[in-house]
Amino acid sequence: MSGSAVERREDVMVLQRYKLQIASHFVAQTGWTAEELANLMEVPPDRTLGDLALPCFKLAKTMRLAPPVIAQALAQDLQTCTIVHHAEATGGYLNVRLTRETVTTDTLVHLRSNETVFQDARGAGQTVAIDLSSPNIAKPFSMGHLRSTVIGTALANLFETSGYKTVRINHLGDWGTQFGKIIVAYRTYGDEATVSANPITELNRLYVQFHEEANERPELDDAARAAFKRLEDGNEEDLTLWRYMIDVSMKEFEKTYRLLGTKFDYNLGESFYNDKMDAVVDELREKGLLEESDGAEVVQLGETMPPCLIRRSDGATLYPTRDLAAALYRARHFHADHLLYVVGGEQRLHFQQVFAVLRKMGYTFADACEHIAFGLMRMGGKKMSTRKGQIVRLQEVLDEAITRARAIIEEKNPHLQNADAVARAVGVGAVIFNDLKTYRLHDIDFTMDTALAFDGETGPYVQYAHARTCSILRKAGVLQAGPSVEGWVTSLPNTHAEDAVDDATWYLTLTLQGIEAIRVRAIEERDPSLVAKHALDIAQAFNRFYHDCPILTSDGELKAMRLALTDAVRVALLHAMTWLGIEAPSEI
RNA sequence: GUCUCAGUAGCUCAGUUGGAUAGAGCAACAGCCUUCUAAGCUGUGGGUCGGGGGUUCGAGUCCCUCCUGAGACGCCA
Repeated sequence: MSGSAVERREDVMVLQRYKLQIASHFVAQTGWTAEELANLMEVPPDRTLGDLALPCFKLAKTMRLAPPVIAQALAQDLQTCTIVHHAEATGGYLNVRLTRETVTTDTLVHLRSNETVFQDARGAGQTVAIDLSSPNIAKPFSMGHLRSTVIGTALANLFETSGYKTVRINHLGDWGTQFGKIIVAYRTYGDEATVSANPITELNRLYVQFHEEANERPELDDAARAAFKRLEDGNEEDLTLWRYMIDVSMKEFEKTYRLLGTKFDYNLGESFYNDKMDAVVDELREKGLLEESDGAEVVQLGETMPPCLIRRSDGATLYPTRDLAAALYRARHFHADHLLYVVGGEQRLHFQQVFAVLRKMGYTFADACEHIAFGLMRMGGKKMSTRKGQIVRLQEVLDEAITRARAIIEEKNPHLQNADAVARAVGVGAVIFNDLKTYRLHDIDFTMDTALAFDGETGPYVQYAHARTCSILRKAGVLQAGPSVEGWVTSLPNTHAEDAVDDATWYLTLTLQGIEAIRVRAIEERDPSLVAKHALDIAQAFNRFYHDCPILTSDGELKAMRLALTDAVRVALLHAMTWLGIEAPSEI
């Protein structure tokens, strides 16, 4: 497949072994170490050139020979290498074709061993606290919050594959001046009956209306600030209204989370830190970091950053104050070694300031804090804004996705068992995958038809490929449930029959074994989109293999090899989808 | 204005430490279901990698500069 990981030249772990093995033949002649040579090696842009290549330009400098001459000479060194089928010089490149049968068998055995492919122990003993989702109380759960939810969940899942303990924290927006605004709006033009009939919609409408009116009457903003101050001071009447808002919001959020399959270890809203902020302010003062400025209290951060506001001139706390308290709590209470904040990129400066303040306070864990930023979800090129009422509700999108998936099942697979459950898995999977496949930092311009596409590079495409593997294995009588080692087809071919490994089989094998490196890289770069893209590559390579190579009607060792490969695909896709938080039905 | 991020096919996007002729998907068009699920496969067309300099054997990738877009920039979160 031309878009496969093979052509993307991923540095894959099984291939790394082969690189080293090949490179070891060149050490004597070049004077370079095998590691240095292996690092130079790459996958040729055009697969017809070979499976691996060594560009000889850098060698030319130390060997003082022309690159084509070096390539020619090195080709001779590979005559005795068992994993090399053919080697030839093309210009300054040495192109190597691997022995397909040997490598395919090796790869299947390696994947089946499952020692490091789908899990490892790099993070054993370490805890990573992840701040994710964090929707705002009294506002609809929008497509914008989906990003934080699915990226955070995927990262948590991936970290766990490396043995990290994760703490998933939903940092709910349940505190702040916005509640002053809603309280003022509710008291001014709200109506209890209307609100209780449709709480979030109505509360959000009040919020939008407040902003419209505050443009004309700025004194409303003062009233809102005063209302929030009353809340902070413990006014029981306002607190009752506030608790009501949390209650109705959480009920609606939980419905969405159930659909998405999102789980948290803790729902800790910003208000949770109310009684922990005085200590932070005191500590800042004791450490001599707090300064008065225009009636407010701030921490100066030098030339490169604006000061961080700690307390408003009326004494009320601010967002940074709560995040400081939260960070200290996470470091102390959860013993977090890494603190990840999956929050939109527009808050970059805010987190830089909070981390800088922690550093000035002398906390070394400040260096373990990371803002995992992501791009905006836009609509029609414009930023979604709750205040302007310009948002897409996630629930609407999910409902539409499920409806469309159900219609397609009705059309293509009318006798499917559990059709409703599968429609949910596919519809929701499409929405989640669409979000995760895009590079984190890129903005997404939301359109319903793109988010709900079921063809091409989509979640359903991957789910479909997975269901196909299950279907074949089921018919062969070897399908096992789950991603366990026991699930693997046990009989691997042990002969190296010529032409057993055709192009489709070979490219599938190469793509498949890349999943190990992708998983590790996705964790290192905190980028789930790598996994999503690689799942597409595997699915694509498998679909080609499926088309070109009959499996059930083949015989003997060829059939065994194809079944083993099919099962390896099944397990790899199942893992990848599980990491991404997407269901993998065995039949769709 | 300052800072940050981005600019690759009509649209949405891939392109690891600089490597060979820049790739997918969607949309369009043309093929493939008596054969393991056609949510699939194959093929065709489609490009000054925003512009211009520079670094070097080699730049979509690194540096500088300009243009464009988005975001942030003290009492919202």
